[in-house]
Amino acid sequence: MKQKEQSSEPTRSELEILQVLWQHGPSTVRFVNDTLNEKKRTVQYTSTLKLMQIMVEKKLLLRDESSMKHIYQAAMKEDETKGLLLEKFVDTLYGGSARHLMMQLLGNKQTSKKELLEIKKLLDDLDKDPA
Amino acid sequence: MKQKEQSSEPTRSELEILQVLWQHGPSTVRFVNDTLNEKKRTVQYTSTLKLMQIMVEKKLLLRDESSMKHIYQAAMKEDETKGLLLEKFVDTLYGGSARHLMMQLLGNKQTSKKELLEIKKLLDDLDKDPA
DNA sequence: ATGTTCGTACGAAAGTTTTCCTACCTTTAA
DNA sequence: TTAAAGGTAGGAAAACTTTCGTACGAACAT
Repeated sequence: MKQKEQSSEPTRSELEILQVLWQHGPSTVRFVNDTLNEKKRTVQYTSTLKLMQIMVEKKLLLRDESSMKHIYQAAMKEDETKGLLLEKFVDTLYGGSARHLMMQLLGNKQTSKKELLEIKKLLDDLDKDPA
Repeated sequence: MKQKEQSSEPTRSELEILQVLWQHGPSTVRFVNDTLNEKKRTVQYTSTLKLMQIMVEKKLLLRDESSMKHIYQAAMKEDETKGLLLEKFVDTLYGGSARHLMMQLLGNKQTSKKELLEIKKLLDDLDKDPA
């Protein structure tokens, strides 16, 4: 069954494109494709084009067709999208518990002690200023 | 191009199976399938079987074939696998910064204040006891 | 002993995601 | 004015994931 009219979750490749657009703002396919080839992996121009066209259909991107070179931009804000993805991630892997995710992070060698201290400071600040 | 001989990342469905095995220990296909149908969604027995067979090929599961009813278990520990997935997630979405992920969590309405306090406590404990 | 139940193996199909080929149009430089 | 460069559109194929039908053997109850 096909999904319709819904702004669904971006796939892995779609996320790569979104990251470029979030970082650089509204861009042409050419620019996005060049950036991907620089920073990520080789991919044909028409592949990126096709994907971005699909993303417009999915309402993940907005397209300005007023000039010949169409200008694309992300339909949702970066934080909004990432927040949704994070929420789903926490639900799937940690039963929705941010604390459990945190504990995993603590046990992760990749998470430096310095970073953990910064996080703690962040939480302290939050305490003083109950938003 | 096919991947070979690598213990690759579990897919979404594979992860569901892993969760059952982590939670209940070594199990038969029948048990895993029943559990999925109870807790998740309807799926045919042979679908689960096929998936678990594939997971053995991918080295995601170990299989004891000594009895007629094969017994399957996760090849990697829960924390290990989830840690890898989390690391990749942080890399992909937050440029590898756990702090950025944390900030996202703070802005997330779904993360309760109570839970944030627990996290803070966790970090305090870590401070006192530098592992 | 025999039919029913329960197990594995395997191929194929369906769904999704990703890639790229081809066609064709517009702009630009010679 | 024509060839080259660069753009869009769209179909098809490839890769990956998921689902299930069919075949067939073993265990079990009658």
